[in-house]
Amino acid sequence: MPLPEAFDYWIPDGLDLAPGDHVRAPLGKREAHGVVWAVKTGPETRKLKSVSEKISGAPIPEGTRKLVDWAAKYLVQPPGILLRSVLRSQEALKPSPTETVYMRGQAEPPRLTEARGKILDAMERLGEASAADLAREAGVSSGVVKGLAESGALQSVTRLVDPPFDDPDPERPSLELTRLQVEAAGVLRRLVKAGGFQAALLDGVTGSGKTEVYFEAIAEVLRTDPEAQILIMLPEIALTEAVLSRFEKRFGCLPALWHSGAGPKARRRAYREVAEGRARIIVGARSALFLPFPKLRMIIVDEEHDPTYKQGEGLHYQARDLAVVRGKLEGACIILASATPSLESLTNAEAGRYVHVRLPARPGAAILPEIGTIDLRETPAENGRWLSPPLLEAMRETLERGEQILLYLNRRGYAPLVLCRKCGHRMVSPDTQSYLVEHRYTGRLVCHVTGFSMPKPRHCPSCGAEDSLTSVGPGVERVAEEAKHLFPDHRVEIYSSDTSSGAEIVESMERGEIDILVGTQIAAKGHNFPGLTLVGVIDADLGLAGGDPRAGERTFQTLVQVAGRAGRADRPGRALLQTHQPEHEAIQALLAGDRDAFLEAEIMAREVLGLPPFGRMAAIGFMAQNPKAVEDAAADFAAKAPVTDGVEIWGPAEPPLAVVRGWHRRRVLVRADKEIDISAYVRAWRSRVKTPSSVRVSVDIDPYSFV
DNA sequence: AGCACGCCGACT
DNA sequence: GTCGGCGTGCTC
Repeated sequence: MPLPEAFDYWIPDGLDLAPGDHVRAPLGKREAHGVVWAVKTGPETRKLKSVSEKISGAPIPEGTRKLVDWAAKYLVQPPGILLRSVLRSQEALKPSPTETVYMRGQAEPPRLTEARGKILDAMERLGEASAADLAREAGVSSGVVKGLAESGALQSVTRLVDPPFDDPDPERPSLELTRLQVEAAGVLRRLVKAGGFQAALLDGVTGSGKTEVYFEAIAEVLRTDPEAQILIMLPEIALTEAVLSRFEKRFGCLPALWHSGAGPKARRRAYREVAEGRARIIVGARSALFLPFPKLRMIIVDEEHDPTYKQGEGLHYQARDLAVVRGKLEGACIILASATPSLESLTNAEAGRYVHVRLPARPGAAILPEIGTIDLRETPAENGRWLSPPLLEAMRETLERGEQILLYLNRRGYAPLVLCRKCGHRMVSPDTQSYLVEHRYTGRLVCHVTGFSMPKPRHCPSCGAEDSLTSVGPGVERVAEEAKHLFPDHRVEIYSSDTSSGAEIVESMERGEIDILVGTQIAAKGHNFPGLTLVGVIDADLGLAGGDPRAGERTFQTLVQVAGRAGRADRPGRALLQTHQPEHEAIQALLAGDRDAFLEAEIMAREVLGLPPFGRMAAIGFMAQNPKAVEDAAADFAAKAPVTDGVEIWGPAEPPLAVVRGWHRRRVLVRADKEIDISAYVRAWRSRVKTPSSVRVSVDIDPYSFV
C-alpha cells in the first residue's frame, strides 16, 4: 500500500519470522498480506499489534527487497507501491495444485462390466485423462474409473498442475558462429567467469547475430552455476517468437515466459517456478524485472534502446536502467544489446562503465542495405498520393525481379485527420481533443489515445454540410490502397497492431507470398524476410517535427531498424527514404552509414543543454477533473520549489494531451545537474507542499519526453 | 488501497 | 429526522 514506510508489529511467541517471509497482519479494521522487511530486537514502548500468522510461499529474496528499497527511493514512490509490483501473483504463494490422470494399466479388469468396457473404450480415444473427463466421455459415473484403478486395469499418475519448466542444456552444439561472433562471445564469457556485477553493451548492426552471441554468455552462466537464474528482457511480446525458436534450437527447450498478456495460470506457474529457484531462464517484458529471483546471475536487455522499456501507467520506470541497478544489487552480469544503442548506454560504454562489445558485420553473405533519399521537394508524389515517382520506379524493378517490398509508415488506419471541406471543422476526440483517425477498413473514426470510436458521419457536425468530410494525410491503409491500385497484379497486405492475424502475415511474408507489405512500427522489428530487398520509408520526417530533443535519436533508431529489414539473405537490399529535409543530420548520418558521428553530435548537444545523460530530469504530473484546480495546484507547486543551485524548474505547462477522459493535466519539469540527487530534491519538495486531494500528483523520474 | 468519519443536500 | 454522496484522514 502507498504507506511511507514499513509498519512495526510484534512477533507472537513461537512464530519464527525472517526478512522476506510472507505474513498476514491486522491493519486498521482488516487484515492484510505483508512481507517481513526487518526483524528488530530490543526495548519497545509503543503499543504494537501482533502479526497474525505466517503464510506459505517462497520468501522474497534479499536482492529483490534491496531492489524495492532502492527503486522506491529513486522513483520517489512509497515502498509499498514497488512491493506491489513484486507480489504479482497471490496464488503462486501456495504450492501447485495436483491433478490425477489415468492411463491403461498392466492388469486386465477382473469383471468386464458394460460400464467398465465403456471406460476402457473412452481411454482408447482420449489417451490419458482425468477421472471426470473419462466418465463424461464414457457416459458413466467416475466411480467406475476408481474401481478400474483399484483393480490395476487403469494406472493413476498424480502430477503438478503447474509443472516445472524444462532445464535448458548449455552443452548442446551451439549454432554456427562467425569469427566475429566467436570473439564477441568470448569477451562476454570472460565477464561471466570474472563473476559479480559486470556490464556490457553488445553493440551490433541489425542482423549481426547478437542473439546467438548472448546465448553463449547464457550457456556459460548455466555451466558455471547449477542454480543460477537468467532474465532475458524484450521490449514487446510480439518480438518473442523469433527469439524463442532460436532459443529452443540452442538450449533444447522453451524458457519460462513472463508478460502482461499471460493468463492467471501461466503467471502463477512462472511466478512460483522463479520464486522457488527452479526456473533457470525467464524471457519477459519490463515487469519481469520485479520477479523474486533467489539467484539472479545475468540479465540481458535486448533492444535496449527501445522506448517501450520506459512508459507505463501508474508506476513510471525505465526498465533498462533498473535492470542495471538490479544487476549491481544482485552481483549479476548485465548485457545490453542493440543495433542502435541509446545515448545513455553509449555514453556509459565510452566512459568505461560498460564493456563495449562491437559486432560490426553481418554473418554470411548478408550485407547492410544501400540507403538513399528521395527529396520530396524535387520529386513529389502526385496530389493525394504518397508514393513518389523514384520510389515507384524502384518498386517496379523489385517486383520484376520477383522480390519483396516493405513500405514503412508509422501511422495506423487510413488517414490521420478528417476535416470538413466547407467549414474547416476538424474531427476530434471528445475526451482528449486529439484528431480522430479514419479507419476505412472498419468505417470508423478512432481516437488512438482513448480508443473512443464512432461511425464516420455523413454530415459535418459543425456546419451540417453533406459529404463534406475529407481524409487528410496517409495511414497504412491508404498507402496500401495506392499500392494495390498501382500494382493490381501483386499481393499487398497491411501489418499493424490492428491486423488481427499478425502471425499469419509474417509467415506468408516469409514464404514470399506477399509482394508488398505496408507496415507500421510493428513491421520494423525483429523479423527476417529473406525475399525482402526494398524498404520504402513513406515519411522519414515523421518524428523529426516538434521540439523534442530526443526526436533525432528516435528517428535515427527507427530508420536503422527499418532499413535493416532489407536484404538479409544472400541478396543485397536497399532502403529509400522519402523526405522533405534530406539535409537533416539524422538522415545524413543514415546515408553515410555513420552512426557514431550522428550519436557524437547528439551527445554534444545534450551535454551543452545539460540534458540526460549529462543532467537529470524529473516530471511532476498533476491531474484533476476540474481544470481550474489542476492549474492552481500546478502553479502553487511550481512556486514552492526549493531554490538550489543547479536545479531549474520548467513550467507548469500543458502536456501533449492536456485532457484525457475528462481529466485535465499539467506538467512541471525539473532539470538538475548530474551531481544533484533529483529524487531527494523532489521528495523534499513534495513533502512541503500540500495539494488538495482532488488533484492527483505523480512523479516521473527520468521521463522519456522532455517537452 | 480500504475503511470510517463527517459534512451537506435530498427525500420520507 | 434520516439516508447517502463524496472529500478527508488514518492505518504500526
